[in-house]
Amino acid sequence: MRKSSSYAASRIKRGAWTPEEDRKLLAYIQLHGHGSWRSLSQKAGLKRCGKSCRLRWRNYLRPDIKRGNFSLHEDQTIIQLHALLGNRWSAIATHLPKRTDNEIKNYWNTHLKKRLAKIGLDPATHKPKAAILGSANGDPKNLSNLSHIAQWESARIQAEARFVKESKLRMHASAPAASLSDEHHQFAPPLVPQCLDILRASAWESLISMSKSSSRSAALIDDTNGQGNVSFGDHHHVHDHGVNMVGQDYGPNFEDPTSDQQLSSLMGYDDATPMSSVPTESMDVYELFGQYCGNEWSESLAALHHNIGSEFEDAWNSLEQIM
DNA sequence: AAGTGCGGCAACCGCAAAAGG
DNA sequence: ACCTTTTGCGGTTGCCGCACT
Repeated sequence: MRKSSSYAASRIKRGAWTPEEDRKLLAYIQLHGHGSWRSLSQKAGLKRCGKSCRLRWRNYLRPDIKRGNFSLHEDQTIIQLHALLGNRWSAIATHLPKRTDNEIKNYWNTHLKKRLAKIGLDPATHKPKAAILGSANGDPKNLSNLSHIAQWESARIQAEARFVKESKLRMHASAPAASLSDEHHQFAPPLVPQCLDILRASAWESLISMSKSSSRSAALIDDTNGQGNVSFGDHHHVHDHGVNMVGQDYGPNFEDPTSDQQLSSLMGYDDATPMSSVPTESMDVYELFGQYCGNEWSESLAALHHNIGSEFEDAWNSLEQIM
């Protein structure tokens, strides 16, 4: 933010940092550490408030910051963690080494949010927009959606509580106390989000109950595109505007030579694994789900599978057996 | 070339929690 | 136990630069 003009008369400088200020701050911290940010400002010969110095250091000057393009894997991580944690940017940042919460927040707001919207997912809930909008009226299918959203939310809250508890325990267990290391703390090796287990388990419960209730009304669900054969390998092609799962827009009638690989990566398969080697069981589940519940649900299933990853194969297989 | 609109992002604001006295 | 100061966090602002007309 560049508000310096309105604070020109003030003793405290605001607005964009100059290279000279950066150099002073960096030199001081390298020599003395930051200590109290308020006193640092004066000692370093800066006319900035301590808060501004801290922010500058934290978001820009630290040596262990990676800037620039986010990788596909980072995209995936942010999307998954945002589905789990919401706008808890600092928590999300602990899983992305060398990325700041501010950068992740900006990246989400300017890129990822739009990508999700583009492929028809509500960025706030990570669910198909149709399902969210549908909950406004009272038909049974939409009430069912609402129920599943509530289950998701409940699972999310439980997972979050467990996540926070576990993180605190880990912090406590490993705990160096130097002041400078506090800033580095969030760049420790990423914690495995074990709370995903809870979320996954709950998600599968939801899926199973959803599949049971939806199959009864399968005959009523029309097949609007007349195809009905949504499969694992091409479900990302159902979007009209050539947007793949990571939101890259290839324009109308696109042919994206890498999207299968990107998709498999996002779905949790190894990058080197070609789509042809994706287990046929997965295709069967999508196909069956599409057949029983309609393509809309099949797409939801694909999105859900995308969100929770593919490691939970046992549940995946049991879902197939149920169907 | 000049004007306009818009997206990206650095930096600020305000609040809450934690730490210190 | 209470008050003050410091730190952390998420939301928001507004300048810069680019694309478009």
